[in-house]
Amino acid sequence: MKTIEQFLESKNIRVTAMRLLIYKFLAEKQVAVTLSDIENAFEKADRTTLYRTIKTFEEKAIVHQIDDGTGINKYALCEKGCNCEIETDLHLHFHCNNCNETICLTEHKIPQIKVPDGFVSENVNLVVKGVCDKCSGQ
Amino acid sequence: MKTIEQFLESKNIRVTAMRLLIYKFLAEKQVAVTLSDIENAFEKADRTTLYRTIKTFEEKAIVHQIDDGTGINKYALCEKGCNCEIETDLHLHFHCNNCNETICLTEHKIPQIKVPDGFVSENVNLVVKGVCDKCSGQ
DNA sequence: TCAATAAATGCACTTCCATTGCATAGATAT
DNA sequence: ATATCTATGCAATGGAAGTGCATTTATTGA
Repeated sequence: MKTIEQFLESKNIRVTAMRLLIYKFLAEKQVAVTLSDIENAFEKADRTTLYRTIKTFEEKAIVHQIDDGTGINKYALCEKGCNCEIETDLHLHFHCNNCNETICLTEHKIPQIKVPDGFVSENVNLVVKGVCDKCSGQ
Repeated sequence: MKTIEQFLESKNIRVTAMRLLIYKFLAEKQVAVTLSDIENAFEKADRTTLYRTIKTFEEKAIVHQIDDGTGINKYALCEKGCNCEIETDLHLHFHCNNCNETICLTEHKIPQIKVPDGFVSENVNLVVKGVCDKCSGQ
């Protein structure tokens, strides 16, 4: 069982207080968050720091960016089952039109998509929109 | 064979010179375009007019908006095979990482996506990214 | 035909988010 | 201890979406 510090170091991310806080924040969230969400959670911190921290996490492949069609970038920690570096490992995201939350459905793999001759597929972005379990239960 | 004027009228869109020009511009494009693309094509026209024209076309279901993950909205004319009003008629889009163009693959339908219990799927957005036929041929 | 009405267009803003440059603080290594 | 590199904070920029209002253009009906 690694500590977060050890985990970050193993990914070549230098450990700072801010980065630990942001990591923990992401870890306890069950949904993808926007930069503003993080900003609101850490009002003392500068927006740029948060932005660059997320970008660092993204580069080091411990966070993936999600484009759920709201026009605002969202981010989520990569889980055990999620290997963002590996392009064939693509899961889908669910965006709730009611609560506006976006959830990684890590266990749901994206089916193989055929493209016409001459086209080379490198990446697939799949977002399902609708009503999430929490909202549909109301 | 309808004229464009007749077609627009049949969709309850009032015909204006500007709208005809924008329609023709979209029609001759084989790829999805951004508002800026349209802006550059019609430098004399105001951006707001172009924006609202596109929105009108979208409401009247002769144009569909595409979110290809670049963060910029793109638009394309609905073709014969494309019935955007019908939610089950979802085709996929291909975004070329090389030339940055986005193409509607109208004939490629999106497979049925299963979501977990409690989730209600209303809409699906699928974008495949890679290299398009033109760029891969180089 | 002309006035009254409604829709389309143009201009000026605003807002929101992403991103960058630069100066400073803090950590690392020699 | 100091030189060096990285992280952080502040300020500013830029791009795109969207809105309010005045004006022009088109439509309708008397």
